[in-house]
Amino acid sequence: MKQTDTKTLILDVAQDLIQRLGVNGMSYKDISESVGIRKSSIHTHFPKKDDLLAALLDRYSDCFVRIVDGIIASSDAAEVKLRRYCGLFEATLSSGDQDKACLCAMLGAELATLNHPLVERVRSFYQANEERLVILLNIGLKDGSFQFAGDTQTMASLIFGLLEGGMLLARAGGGSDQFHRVIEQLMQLIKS
Amino acid sequence: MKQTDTKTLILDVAQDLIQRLGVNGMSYKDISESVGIRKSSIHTHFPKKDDLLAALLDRYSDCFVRIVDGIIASSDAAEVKLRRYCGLFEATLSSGDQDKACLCAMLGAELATLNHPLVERVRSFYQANEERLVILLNIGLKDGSFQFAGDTQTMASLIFGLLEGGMLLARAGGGSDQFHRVIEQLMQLIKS
DNA sequence: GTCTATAGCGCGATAGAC
DNA sequence: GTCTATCGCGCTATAGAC
Repeated sequence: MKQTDTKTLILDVAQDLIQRLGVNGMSYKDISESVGIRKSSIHTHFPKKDDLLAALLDRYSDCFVRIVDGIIASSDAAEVKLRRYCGLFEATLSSGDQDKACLCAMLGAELATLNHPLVERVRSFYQANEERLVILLNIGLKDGSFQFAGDTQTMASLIFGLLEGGMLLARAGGGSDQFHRVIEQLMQLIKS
Repeated sequence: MKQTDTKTLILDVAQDLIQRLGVNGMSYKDISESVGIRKSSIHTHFPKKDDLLAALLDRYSDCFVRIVDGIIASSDAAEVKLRRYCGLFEATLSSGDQDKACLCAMLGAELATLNHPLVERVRSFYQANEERLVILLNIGLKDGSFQFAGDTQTMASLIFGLLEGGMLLARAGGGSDQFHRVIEQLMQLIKS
């Protein structure tokens, strides 16, 4: 088992910085100071900033989607599955000593400043999440634990939107407590 | 009646830029090119960038809250009032030729890069909106047109979060059509 | 109030020694 | 793979002429 290599360390630090400050609020200088190397050394691992961002998005998306698929495949009840899914966002908000938003919520806000390959990655993260939410909601509808009027796809967009938006608002005001209450409120709205 | 003065023009352009690119993605150069003056001339009206941002936030918040108070004070049914409130966010998204998010959703994402006086202004915009949503929801609960389990304050946070978050997601994917469907879905969830 | 010119800094990126 | 040194650029901000 080898120790954490520099490349991974750079990704870790960059992710933390973007989740707090945004892409355009974070710099190679910030990364280098946290990692403990010179900024020119970052270019050895990621020649351009876009290379770093692309690698970061791929890692984040793959990891997140893998966990979500695990939740869906589990033997938990639909209600527990959805709660665990929302718990991923709560965990992100509360990780570290300062409030972090979802990486793709930050990139979504700054979307118009990103190059096309990166925009596509953000887009597919959103789509992957909404697709999984549709599956998750359908499980609950089928076994009778969920009940709501209207379209399942639209309900998935609503839930994903309030999770991504709720994290941003929680950082400015009510904190993780408010975010947790919002999620519980959501559960009440769709439970049968 | 005097014609639009430069100061107002600068605020208009800056607001549009921030709603598309974020605070850290927008520059004095961008503003000067759109307004048609030199960058240094902007400093005549707003000595520091923070002065510009503070004036922008005050104007945006005052204007928005005044409209919302008008909606609340109107003789419309509670359901219509809420639909009109959500319509303000839809109008923002669809104004201009490119998708714009709420000014305070953009600043909320980049909150950790802002100075304290600006953070406070973003915070009070959120609070003002949630307060108005509480009033609006209580009107509907009282006259029986709304019905939902749980706390009204939490429901207000949920709605505000999905509006702010939904706009960000709409820009990347489903557009204003998806955003509109999400709002209609919300109406169905809380109607009695 | 707008202009030209420029200061001073931080950014991403590159070259070349070790 | 990390370092030092540096380039070229864009940024906010200031000084001073008109």
